Amino acid sequence: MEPSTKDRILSSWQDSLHRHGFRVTRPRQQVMEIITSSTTALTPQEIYQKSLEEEKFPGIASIYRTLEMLEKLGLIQQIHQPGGCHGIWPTFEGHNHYLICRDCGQMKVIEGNEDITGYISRIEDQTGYRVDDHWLQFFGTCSDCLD
Amino acid sequence: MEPSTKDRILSSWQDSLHRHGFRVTRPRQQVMEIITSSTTALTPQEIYQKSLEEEKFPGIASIYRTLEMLEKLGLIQQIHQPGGCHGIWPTFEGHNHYLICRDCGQMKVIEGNEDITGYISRIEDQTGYRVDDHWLQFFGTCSDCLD
DNA sequence: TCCTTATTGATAATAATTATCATTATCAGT
DNA sequence: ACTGATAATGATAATTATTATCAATAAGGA
Ligand SMILES: [Zn+2]
Ligand SMILES: [Zn+2]
Ligand SMILES: [Zn+2]
Ligand SMILES: [Zn+2]
Repeated sequence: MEPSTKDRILSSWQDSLHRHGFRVTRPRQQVMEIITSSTTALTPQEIYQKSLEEEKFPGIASIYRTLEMLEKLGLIQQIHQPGGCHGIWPTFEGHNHYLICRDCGQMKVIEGNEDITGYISRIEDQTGYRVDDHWLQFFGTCSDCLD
Repeated sequence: MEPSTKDRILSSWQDSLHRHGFRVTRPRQQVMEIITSSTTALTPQEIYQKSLEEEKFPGIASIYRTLEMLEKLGLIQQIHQPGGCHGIWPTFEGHNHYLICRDCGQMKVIEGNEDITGYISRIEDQTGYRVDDHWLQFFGTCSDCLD
């Protein structure tokens, strides 16, 4: 039985915690488990609500502390969306784009390998700005919600 | 003396309020003036702080109420950025992209006329999603901050 | 297993947003 | 221009989200 994608992420996150001298505690494991199990970007409050379903659950302060730590380690990021802003989502290698279902919030990560260098240099010429990063997010309806 | 872009926006906003049966009051005018004068996307609190510089200023509740109304009318929108999320920015005709200076927050609106339909249909094929909208935002340094 | 101390939970403090309601001021109709 | 109906305001209370505090707990190296 080979490890799932989620298990691989979780164990790499634990490694990262250890490497940086952070202890792997139960509350932290619970938060990491919830984040990596979710198909939608969750708010701190949503993560807390989900944790309440478990026999023993973290205090709300530990949720925030864990999220702060994970973000500093670069393991998670904030995803922005129309309406309910600021959902938590794992960070993956490289430059990515995001696809979000308006109905259920389900997210997909898309490798950002499109070539928009031409568009960017045109923008730089027009505006005098130097562009060093971009966000590209798509909104629509997922296959589950299309039916 | 012909009207400036800002004046044109302001008068179209007032028309919209009248058309929808909203009264054009002093607090609302102050908020609209601050939003249309700004080169950066402002938070409700920032708008309130700016309003304090005026002789007579709106209560904080009126700031929030005015923003809610303007958003419902489709005259403003929330712009998201890394770090301090949720700035207010006027909505313009058509589909636009945004260019934001990391240092000073100065924003530029870019007409979203580049063609990414090919990219979008590839995404739809890969994921089964139906894509109906996207956000494209560029981050970098403006010419003022480059020096 | 023991010890050090990072981390937690509980709770207080702060900050942001929304709700309440008596008073004020817009503006349609004279 | 004046008047009246009522939408909107300001002041403030209530709610919600986030951060800070600190004694008690538990992770993990020795
Ligand atoms: Zn956002
Ligand atoms: Zn969906
Ligand atoms: Zn990209
Ligand atoms: Zn700048």
